[in-house]
Amino acid sequence: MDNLSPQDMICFALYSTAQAMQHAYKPLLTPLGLTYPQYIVLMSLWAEDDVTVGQLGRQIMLETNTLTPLLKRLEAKGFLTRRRSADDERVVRIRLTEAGREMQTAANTAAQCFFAQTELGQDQAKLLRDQILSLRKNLRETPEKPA
Amino acid sequence: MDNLSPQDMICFALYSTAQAMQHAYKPLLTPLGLTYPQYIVLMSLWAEDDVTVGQLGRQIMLETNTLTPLLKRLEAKGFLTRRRSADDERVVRIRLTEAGREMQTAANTAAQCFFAQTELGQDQAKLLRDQILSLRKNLRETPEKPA
DNA sequence: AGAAAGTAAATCGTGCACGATATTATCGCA
DNA sequence: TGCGATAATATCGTGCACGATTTACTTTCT
Repeated sequence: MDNLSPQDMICFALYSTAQAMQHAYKPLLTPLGLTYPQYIVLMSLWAEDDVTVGQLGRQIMLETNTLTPLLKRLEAKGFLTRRRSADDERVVRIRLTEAGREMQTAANTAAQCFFAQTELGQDQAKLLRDQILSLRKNLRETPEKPA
Repeated sequence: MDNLSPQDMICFALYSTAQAMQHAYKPLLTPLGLTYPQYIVLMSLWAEDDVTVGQLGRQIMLETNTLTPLLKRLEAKGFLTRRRSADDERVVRIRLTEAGREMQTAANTAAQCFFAQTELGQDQAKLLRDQILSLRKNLRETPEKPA
């Protein structure tokens, strides 16, 4: 009776739709020389530049062991700089280069065209986003076990 | 004005929530010796057993180059068998072993406990799932370009 | 029948994602 | 002052995920 297919499960819906989103972005990002996770990192930096690796990781919920190599690749492409802070040699500060800042325009333009293609209206998209974020909040709180 | 943070974007909401779901499942799956993608593959096989690699890939939207090594790992753990079809030597048929079928009970039990912890009601979860699937459908249709 | 086209799966290389551990620097405190 | 604890980042190993290519087999079309 509970012979559910993956299609019935919300976990698979999330998994496959996140994947589909990434596929949808690919033709926009590849010409810009970016991967999807790299684009997300840049989005975060466009909102707040000159942050440490840890701060960035908290923003986009990735560990430093994921970010370090990714940031090195973005540095190699000339989109940002990684420099040890002078007052605390433990932290590495990430700063956008001019090229990194210029990507925002190109990426935003691409993303807007992209969203124009989907049938999701602005309000509807925001509603769905907030429901998804509320699920995320819920998921990140459950790990605590009662005493 | 359009200095959006990742938190404002539906693409990031999906990305981070899918990740959060995977983290939430981890403590349930690790004791069973499964990764999250492996669990999804098994879910698909519990719904329909004895399928080809290609059919499985269509079900869960993964390419054969992702599935082949994953299936080899599941085979090594004794959850399924991979055998070339007799009538068409190109296709490989995937069949659950008894151990693979037995995992369903354990996994379902774990998943039910898990969902009991989230505050999402049955109906609410189905609604959200359908909205996410509708977005996925939308995303997978846009790639076509007009003539 | 036999070559060309097509199909299914596998292989290879790159880039995430993360647990576990290592490295380096700072802080707290006797 | 100097030593243990803490903190920030990096390194390493495993497992996805996929584009591009390869291999093996089947179908199609002369």
